[in-house]
Amino acid sequence: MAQSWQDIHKEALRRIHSREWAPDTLIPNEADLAEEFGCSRATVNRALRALAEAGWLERRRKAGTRVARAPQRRAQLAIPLLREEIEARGQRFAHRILSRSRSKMPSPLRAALGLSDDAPVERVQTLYLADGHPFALEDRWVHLSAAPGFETAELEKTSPNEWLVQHAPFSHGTLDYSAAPAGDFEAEQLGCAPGTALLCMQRSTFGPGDHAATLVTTHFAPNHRVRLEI
Amino acid sequence: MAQSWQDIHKEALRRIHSREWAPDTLIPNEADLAEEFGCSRATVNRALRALAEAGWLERRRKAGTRVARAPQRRAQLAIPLLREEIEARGQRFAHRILSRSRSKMPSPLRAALGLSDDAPVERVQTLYLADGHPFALEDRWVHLSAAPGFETAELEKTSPNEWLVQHAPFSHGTLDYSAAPAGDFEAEQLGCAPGTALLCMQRSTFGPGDHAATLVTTHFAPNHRVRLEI
DNA sequence: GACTCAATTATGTCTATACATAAAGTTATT
DNA sequence: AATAACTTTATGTATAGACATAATTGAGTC
Repeated sequence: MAQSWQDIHKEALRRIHSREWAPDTLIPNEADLAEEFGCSRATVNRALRALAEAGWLERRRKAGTRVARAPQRRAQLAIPLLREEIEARGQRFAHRILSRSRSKMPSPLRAALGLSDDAPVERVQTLYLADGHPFALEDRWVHLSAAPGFETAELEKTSPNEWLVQHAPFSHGTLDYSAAPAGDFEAEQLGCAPGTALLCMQRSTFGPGDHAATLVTTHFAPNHRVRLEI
Repeated sequence: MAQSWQDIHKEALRRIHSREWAPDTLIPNEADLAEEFGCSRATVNRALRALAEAGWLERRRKAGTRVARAPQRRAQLAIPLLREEIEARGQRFAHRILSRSRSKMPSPLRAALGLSDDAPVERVQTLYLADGHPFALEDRWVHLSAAPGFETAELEKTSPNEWLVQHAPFSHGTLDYSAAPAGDFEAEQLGCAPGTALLCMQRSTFGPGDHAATLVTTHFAPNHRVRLEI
């Protein structure tokens, strides 16, 4: 026999695609499959677990394993580090700090992050350039107690985007994409007409202890696309 | 002792967050960690493998395991089934077929999917409604040999979106998001002014054998957002 | 029928052991 | 020096066996 878990993974996926194992029906249990494939139960387990993580199967103790009704495929997006995104296109990366201040955060934003009134917050606006052309405009609020050292960081050398990834790894957060018309400021900085449809990304990240780290709004230059792999 | 792989997973993540294990440095090997935690190497392996899959660690045979320099966090998007997205908001789902024809596919699109000239293709335009209000406008091209039975499917009952998920599960594809101004047709159907910034999703899916299944362009009503979890 | 409690069962996980494999390091050969 | 061949090493994977755990099933009771 000599089966590897990847062989079993492949064969199981084939049966799902060919509807030999139909959606919403139970498949044989691990012990039976192990016997059929001539391998140990652990090997079958490894293969089926991978399929469950990918959304093809649903598994529950005692209840058994069934093919997902509508396979909840998950698209994956590698979180964009702007420098890498630009350099991957073979373009030259650069950034320009437009403003940096310890200003007061508007209440609605503060509430969204669950920050108290007196939480020390710094705001940084940055323009990112690809081959000298505007690529994205970033408006970032950083909660200073979650990112010690940020206040004195030399952001002209290391962009805020990179500084934070390297110094304040976060554990979870959300990413929202929407479309928005360019305001006067965005139009001026990105070099487009006011009202142009721009892809807008809003991202909030939290550190280990559920305390907010940053809130970022990024407007991309016109015609930008985000690609997710399925 | 009595460690489970989840305990080790948690402890390793703590060391990464606390920089006890610094970015871009090697961590002890599995055998040593197994001894430290008082468990078997397989258990350590399970924990470290999970961390590697999540992007925190990079592992290579013989070279060992190192903490990722810039943890490539991956955001996950549960692929949107429009009905579920609308009903999850507590709104009533409905759809209206606007047009359906076996028209010829423009060459640029056909080339993008790698389809031959005479490949049988059907085009369906659908408007999706939430509580009677326009929610999204879908323009879909379906490669008929990849979706047998689609031609005769009663799309008034089951929306194209759902029909295809249930009858032609795909194995991989891409998802592109961008911002686009509403054209006259989109404006009319979605009930907004021409030129309004709309979030636009373009999705191509492929079946098991690399042959294209569908190409979908969806314009969402104004102010729509897509949320990804990190 | 409605409820409680125990028996059953499929998945989840841990262990010890073994061998496979990739890649780095070392030595021998040209 | 460059190259080839061997050794070493850390991860990758397979196995049999055991026990843990969640959830269904069914028996017994009210």
